[in-house]
Order: sequence, then structure tokens, then C-alpha cells
Amino acid sequence: MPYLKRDAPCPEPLDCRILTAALDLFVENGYHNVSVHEVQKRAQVSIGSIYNHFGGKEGIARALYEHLLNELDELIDGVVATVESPAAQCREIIRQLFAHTETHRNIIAFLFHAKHTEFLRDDTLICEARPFVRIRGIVVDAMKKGELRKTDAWVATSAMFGGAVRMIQLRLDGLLAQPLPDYFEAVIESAWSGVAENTEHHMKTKSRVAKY
Amino acid sequence: MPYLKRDAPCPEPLDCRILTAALDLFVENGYHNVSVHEVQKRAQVSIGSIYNHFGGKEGIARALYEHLLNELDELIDGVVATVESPAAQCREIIRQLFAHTETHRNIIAFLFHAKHTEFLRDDTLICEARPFVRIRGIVVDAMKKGELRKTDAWVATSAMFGGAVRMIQLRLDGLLAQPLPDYFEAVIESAWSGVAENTEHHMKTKSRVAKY
DNA sequence: GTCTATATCCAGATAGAC
DNA sequence: GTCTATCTGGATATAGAC
Repeated sequence: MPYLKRDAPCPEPLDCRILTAALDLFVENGYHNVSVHEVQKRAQVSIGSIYNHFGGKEGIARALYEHLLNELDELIDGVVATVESPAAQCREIIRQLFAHTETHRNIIAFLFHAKHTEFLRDDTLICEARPFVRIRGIVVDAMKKGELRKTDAWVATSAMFGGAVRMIQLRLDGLLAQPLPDYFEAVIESAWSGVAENTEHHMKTKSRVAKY
Repeated sequence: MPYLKRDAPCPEPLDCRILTAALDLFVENGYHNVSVHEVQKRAQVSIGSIYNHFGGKEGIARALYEHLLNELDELIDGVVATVESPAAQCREIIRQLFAHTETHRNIIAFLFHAKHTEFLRDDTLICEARPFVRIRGIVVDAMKKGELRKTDAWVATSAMFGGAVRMIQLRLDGLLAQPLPDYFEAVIESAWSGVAENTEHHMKTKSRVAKY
């Protein structure tokens, strides 16, 4: 995560200042409630520069969106490079997303909370963006390897990540008392047993579901 | 679901016409991309009437939001009245939400897809709205009754409904080829085995997770 | 209570000096 | 490339006839 890294107060380059200011404002107030003037003011840059660099408000949002998707993609790169099995990769991705939500809140908020099609009209849906496609690929691999019960790819991915994403959103909304990592084991446990290949249990559960 | 029922082309009352027009436009284009004039035009009403009835654009959104939350609440009423065990109530709620997504798409889209705090600034978060609180209550009851494995209420609710909500969003985004009810059994199966009380399997899974 | 015509405001975008 | 001052469109909201 090179560029938007927020550990230093506010790095040099002008377009980075603009993007970080925009990110914070967009997350705090929502894209449509933020004016270019506000971004300009917070970034300590003139309006002209913003239009020179990004061509306008939508340009800022698009640059930000692409940049953050790339960062997410790199996160996945890192996981894939260090973890062997697809199932463990899923687990590790969730772990890192949880950690990231605490340390880089607004990045995660922008990626997971906003409805990008409302301001990036012609853009592809976020679910079709590269990192999300890769995640589905990992889930499919796990099914092929027999680590996960075989089912529809969308169902499997939703089952594996749906609970975790929900928890991220709850944390972003300030509804969880503890930091996300504190819930990690419990979330993984639930997600995992929901998708794991385990025929005996599978059958047993099936009858129990029918019972109710 | 009395008022906004869309089976008839467009019922009489003026404020209903306004709300249905607004619902469709808000879902199609997003709240901020819809002007009062567009609502006026589609609802075949004059601007004056809109301001008389709702006081403005935000008033429309607020009325709509409250109305649809009430409908959701009634859906839960229906489930609670006809189904006995809390666990089965969860299952039935998901079943009805899936069906509803197909038959009343925009109602579900407005409730599940939008970020209401971006236009209803002072409103409570949707997760804290009555129907969502009740759903968490049902999950907690299920845990108390021993139908679900005992864990944090947020984690349990996310695990139970996270996958289903994700599937609803995917369907709304046009990414699922089949109608949602076709995925119902698979989704329930995954959600259920993720939360079910089943110590033997619980232990077995735990060791498998650690393995990866 | 419903409508049309109008006022007001403000955001996005530009022009042109430096 | 950066800035300030300015323009313009369009949105919300209102005034006042009917």
C-alpha cells in the first residue's frame, strides 16, 4: 500500500494530498455531500490544480477508486504469495481485512460501504472488479481441491465472506464494541463450518434443518 | 404490505403516486441523482403538491423509508405468527426476503442497497431500526433455546444472515443468473451449518481450520 | 389543496493572470 | 502547473393564483 499510506501525517505530492482529503470527506459525508471546494480547502490546494490533475470531482473519485482497488489487489497478492491452500487464503484475507479496518478505516469504508455506481455511472460493479473476481477464484479453487463443499460459486463465496463483510460494516457503523480482530476466530469458525466439506455433518445438519 | 403494493398499476391516492415514483427513481438513479422535478413528472403531480405533502425531497425519502421499514416489520410479524421455533423463523425470513426480491425488487433494493445516512442525516442507522433489532432478537432466542451455537449476538446474526444478504445484493446487481429462490436451499444449508449447535462437528471443524 | 411561475442558492466548471 | 475570480446550470424551495 504505497501511495495512500496514512502513517505519515500527509506526504508531499499534491495529487496525494487531494486524494487523501477526498477519501476522508467522501467517507465522512458521502460523495454527493462533498463539494470540490471542500476538498480543495482540506487538501490546501487550489481548485485549478484539482481540475488540472483529475478533471473534476468524478475524476477524483475514479482515481481514488482505482487506486484503492489496486491496494486491495496487492493485499491479495501478498496472501497468495505467503499462504498455500486456497481455504487458508480465504481465512487470511479475512484476517487482514479485519486488521485493515482498524488501521485504515476510511480505505475499507470507501471500498465496502459506498455504492460506487451512484457516482461512477459507467464503471463496472465493484463485485466485478479484479480483487473480487480473484476472491471468487480462490473459493472455486478451494472447492476443486475438496477443501470446501462443492456448490454454486456465488453461494460459496457469499457463505465464506458474507458474515465477515457484514461484521466489517457493523464495525464501520460503530455498532461493535470491540475491534474486529477480537471477533475473528468466532467469525471464521461460523463461516468455515458453513462451507467446509464434511459429509457426515452435512447430512446430520440437513435433517436438523428439516426438523425446524 | 398495504400501501405501496405495486400489483395494481398505480393506485389512487396522490401521496402514494409520489412515493412509488420516488422509490423507482431513487433505486434506478440513486437519491442524489434524482430531482424533485423528475419525481413530479413521473408521479403526474405538481411540485406544489409534493411540498405540501412531504415538505421536500428529504421528506419524501423519510416517508418512504419509514413506510418500507414498517412493511418489513409486518413481514416479520407474519413469520413470527406462523412459525414456531426461532431458528425456523430465521429460515422463513430469508425465504420470504428472497421471494420478495423477485416480486418487489425496488422495495428490497431501497432497504438493503442504499446508504440511508447519506440523505437522512440524523436518522438512526438501518441496523438499529426495529425490524433489524427484532431479527437479532430472534437469533438470540435461538441461541438461548439451544438451537444455535452460543456466541456473540452480532457474530451469530452476521453468520446467519450475512450470506443471504450478500446473495440479495448480487441478485439486485444482476449478477445471478437464476432467481433467488433457486439458491435458497444452498444458502440456508451453508448458513445453518455455520451456526448450528453441534458440538461433535464443532470440534472436528475446529481442528480442520487449524490444519490449514 | 393543487397548480404555475419564479426566486434563490450553490455546486461544478472555466478563463486567464502569473 | 498553479492560482483567483467568475460564469453558468440546475436544483431546492416559495409565492401567489385558482
